[in-house]
Amino acid sequence: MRKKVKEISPVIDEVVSEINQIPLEQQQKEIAEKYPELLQVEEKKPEQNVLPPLKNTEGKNIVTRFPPAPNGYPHIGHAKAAIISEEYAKMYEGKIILRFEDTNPGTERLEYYAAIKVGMDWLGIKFNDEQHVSDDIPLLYQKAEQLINSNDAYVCTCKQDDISKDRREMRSCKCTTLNLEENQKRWKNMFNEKGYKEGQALLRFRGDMKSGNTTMRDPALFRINEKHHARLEQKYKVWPTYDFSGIILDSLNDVTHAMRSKEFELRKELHNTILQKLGMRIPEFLFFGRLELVGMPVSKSALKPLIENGKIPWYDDPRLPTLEGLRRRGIRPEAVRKFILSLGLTKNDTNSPFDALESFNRKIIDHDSIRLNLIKNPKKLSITNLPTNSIELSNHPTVDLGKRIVEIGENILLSEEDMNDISVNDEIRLMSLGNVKITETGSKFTGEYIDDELKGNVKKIQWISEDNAHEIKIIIPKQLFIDEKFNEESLQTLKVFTESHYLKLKDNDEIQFIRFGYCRKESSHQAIFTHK
RNA sequence: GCUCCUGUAGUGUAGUCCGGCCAAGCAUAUUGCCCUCUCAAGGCAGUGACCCGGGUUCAAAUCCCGGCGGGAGCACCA
Repeated sequence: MRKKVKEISPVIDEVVSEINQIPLEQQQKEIAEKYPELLQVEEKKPEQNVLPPLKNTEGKNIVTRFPPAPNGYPHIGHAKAAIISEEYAKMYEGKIILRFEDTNPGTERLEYYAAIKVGMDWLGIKFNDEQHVSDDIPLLYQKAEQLINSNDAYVCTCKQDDISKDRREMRSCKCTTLNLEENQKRWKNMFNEKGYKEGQALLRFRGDMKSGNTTMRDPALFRINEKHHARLEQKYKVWPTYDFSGIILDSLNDVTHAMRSKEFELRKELHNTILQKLGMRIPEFLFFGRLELVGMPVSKSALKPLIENGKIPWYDDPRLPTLEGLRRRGIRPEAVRKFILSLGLTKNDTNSPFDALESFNRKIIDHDSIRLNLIKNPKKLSITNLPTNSIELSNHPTVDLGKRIVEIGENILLSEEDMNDISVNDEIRLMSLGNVKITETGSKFTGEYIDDELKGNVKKIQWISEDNAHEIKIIIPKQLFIDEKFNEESLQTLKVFTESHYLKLKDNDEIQFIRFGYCRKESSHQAIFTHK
């Protein structure tokens, strides 16, 4: 069709001009009679934000899981994995398990287990079960022995560098040729207090050293780690790796659909093979891309140095995409959920600007954020002829959030930026109060009350009575990194005046300072700027 | 280097498996208008995209081949 455009277009022109000669009314009538379906206004497609259906769900009780390693504070990336898993569990009326993957003593801390639970709680995720891999170690030993006995695993005592080199060069080491008895002996020796030390032996899966998939090249299943474990202290010496424990527990706990980020995708083949060798059930795997926010890294390698050299006080800093950071900033968990669902289950790595989250959040907080006036760099204005000394202000323009009464004293405070270009005889509107004609400018302004009539061309500005002013500090988080570089100006503070009504609000309340932006009250003297 | 994944408007995505209803949907950003005693929320409208090159086909965002870009794995981390 497209190739023949040149031939067709004269014909089209002819038909169109023919139709155009028919009066519009008649055209409409004719269409209504002959093709009424054309006049139906197409319904706007609703916003989706629904995850695609899962495969292979027939006749199954769907079980998903969220498997964090308790080795750091939870962030937006954890939220993605957890929320997607929970949404699927809900979609199929199934279950979701929280499983702490704590099999690397020395990296885990009780504090992290707690922080993850607090974060999940904040997100509103309810788990049907909570497990620790560290509670299932004996079971994992059993499975390991099964693999040893079937000659699908062997104990390797090569040096780490040699193993690495062999894997790269697709070469088996001499430990692979050991017989069953020798392997069993070595395995026992891994547990023996006087046996192998850390780094001297590991149980490897017999995969395929020639495989193009590097994870198949005889990966480690168990290694010796004598460090103190956060929960179990010195209870075990031999610990499983993720490649082994994760998949065994998924299978054993009836996980039907296991979701993980894309970096684990190569391991699917390995995990399937291990389960096959053990004759165990294989779950479905789903993979999704990493989630990052522009200029807000989540990796420990990016964050740790900043904390160590004091550029950021702690992981709850409102510039960070940690769950605690987001919470302090005033981001609502519902906004995080909507945001994450809006990203879908793509395998693309997403690097979303904070604006996207912000927009979801604004819609949520707007209707319960009371409006207060805020003044930066105050300028005094005294007004003559004011007809009243107190006024009732509405807490929200469209939602009933109550009203407050404000006393008006001798002086009114106005923001310098609003008064910069004001000269004598100019008229300004003090919002809700009335129109004032300026009679004197300079370091102090004076003015005369005119009337209360709303006039389109008069500048409307917010104000605070000096007697009613309360000074607070606002912390303004900005983008942490700009073009891979730490933004030295990423945290700004502003001393401002707001109404004393601020003191009556609860901590954590969200406020919209008029013509300034949304802030979360942190204390009677400090608020954090959420977003505009 | 090898292997795998991925590439749709400024940004984030839907659609890709099973080619036509996609001259491409939604959100966000942006512009304009309406509403409004906020530069909020809400309503309406506009701008704006299938990485490139071949091929298959009546028909390709969708299938095939080849480039190029981005990410990941090659840990005794998860």
